[in-house]
Amino acid sequence: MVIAAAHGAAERDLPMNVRTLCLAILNSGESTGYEIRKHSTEGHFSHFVDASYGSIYPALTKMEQDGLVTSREERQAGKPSRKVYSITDAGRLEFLSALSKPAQRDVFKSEFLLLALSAEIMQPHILSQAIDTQQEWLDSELAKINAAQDDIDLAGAEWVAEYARHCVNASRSYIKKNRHKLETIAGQRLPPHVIAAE
Amino acid sequence: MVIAAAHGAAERDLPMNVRTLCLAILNSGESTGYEIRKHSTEGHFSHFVDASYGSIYPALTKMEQDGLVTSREERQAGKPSRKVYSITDAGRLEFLSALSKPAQRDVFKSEFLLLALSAEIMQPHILSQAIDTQQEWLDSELAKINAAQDDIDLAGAEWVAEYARHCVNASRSYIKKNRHKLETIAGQRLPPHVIAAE
DNA sequence: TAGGCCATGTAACCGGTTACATGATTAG
DNA sequence: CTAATCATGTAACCGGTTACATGGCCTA
Repeated sequence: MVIAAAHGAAERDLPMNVRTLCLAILNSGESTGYEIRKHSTEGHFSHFVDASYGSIYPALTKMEQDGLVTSREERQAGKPSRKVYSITDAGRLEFLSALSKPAQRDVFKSEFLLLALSAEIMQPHILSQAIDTQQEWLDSELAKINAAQDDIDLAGAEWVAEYARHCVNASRSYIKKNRHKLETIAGQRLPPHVIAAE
Repeated sequence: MVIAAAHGAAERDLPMNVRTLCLAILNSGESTGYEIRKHSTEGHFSHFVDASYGSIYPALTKMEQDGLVTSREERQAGKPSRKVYSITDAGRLEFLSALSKPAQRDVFKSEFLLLALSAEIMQPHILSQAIDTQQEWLDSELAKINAAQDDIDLAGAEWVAEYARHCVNASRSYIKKNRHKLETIAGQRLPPHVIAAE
């Protein structure tokens, strides 16, 4: 027995998918598919879901049919025309309802931590290199956060940026202070073939 | 023109997939499919890739064919038999090679941050509730990290646990100290329909 | 003149998940 | 008596990605 499937489609959807991401971005201002993808891989919206052209463009088309967004074509001299999308009241409401249902837990995935966990079978120089790379990457993230400030029209942006800064810094300082402990562990239990090859 | 596809399958695979996850877990000791899934959703290996039965069991079967793992059946009184997998030298080597190639960047996805970013359109009580939930969840994560200590036979485990503790604490303390700023923002720009409904 | 950026869009693919089948034992 | 836990495994599905098609402009 079906209980509730009254208002159109997209009712059983998980809160966070490409649709919601698009709504979130459009809620902060007009945008094109191209720009949405940029926002979602770099910048302020890169910590919500991954999205590539192959998912964004179809999602926008679908949402326009559903009345959640509208679009207008903008011709540009010398560049391809852009299709600028805006969120509608219905879209804003849908977005709000997605935000209001119980959120999924944060996801944190790190290959670097797997490396660290398995340090004992790693060759020391490879581990050290990986730590260097991780450090550099964290530095660049920090730079990105600082740079991206103020270019978005949402009151929560500053709070989020500060949060990100805090977390990245914590990670950074821990690695800096404790990398030597990890490096001590490296190579203590190399697999036989690797030893033979050295 | 195909350049390099010489040595069997699984050559173009991304470093982190279910296969590598299984190898990582088996590298720290024998295990069954059932246990691998537990490790990968809770405990020490929950920050690398997601994996469910539907991906783990086929992966193990395939890896046994490829000689990366071996299995032995263990009958138990009163419980279903378990198929205990062990990693082989070939498996250890494959794992090491996966670890040695350039790692993918860490992934951090947070619905909570999207909420925070969009605080201005949220009803204050819903936002506050979401913050409470997030706090509770972080507390439980911390408890989990502290509890799970010492039950894994890898030298890197302690380092990783301490790292996790650091990061979660940073996140926790920031939210605690600054939640009131977010809560001030909430509701400043409610969508029209929501206002009408109140 | 090669490569990168702008810009939209589609089709094939794929690595996973969900849901199911099966069944005994133990804890509430 | 019910629900959870142990334990293995399969098939259908799906939300995304990758790669491609297209093409003009700008920079090194």
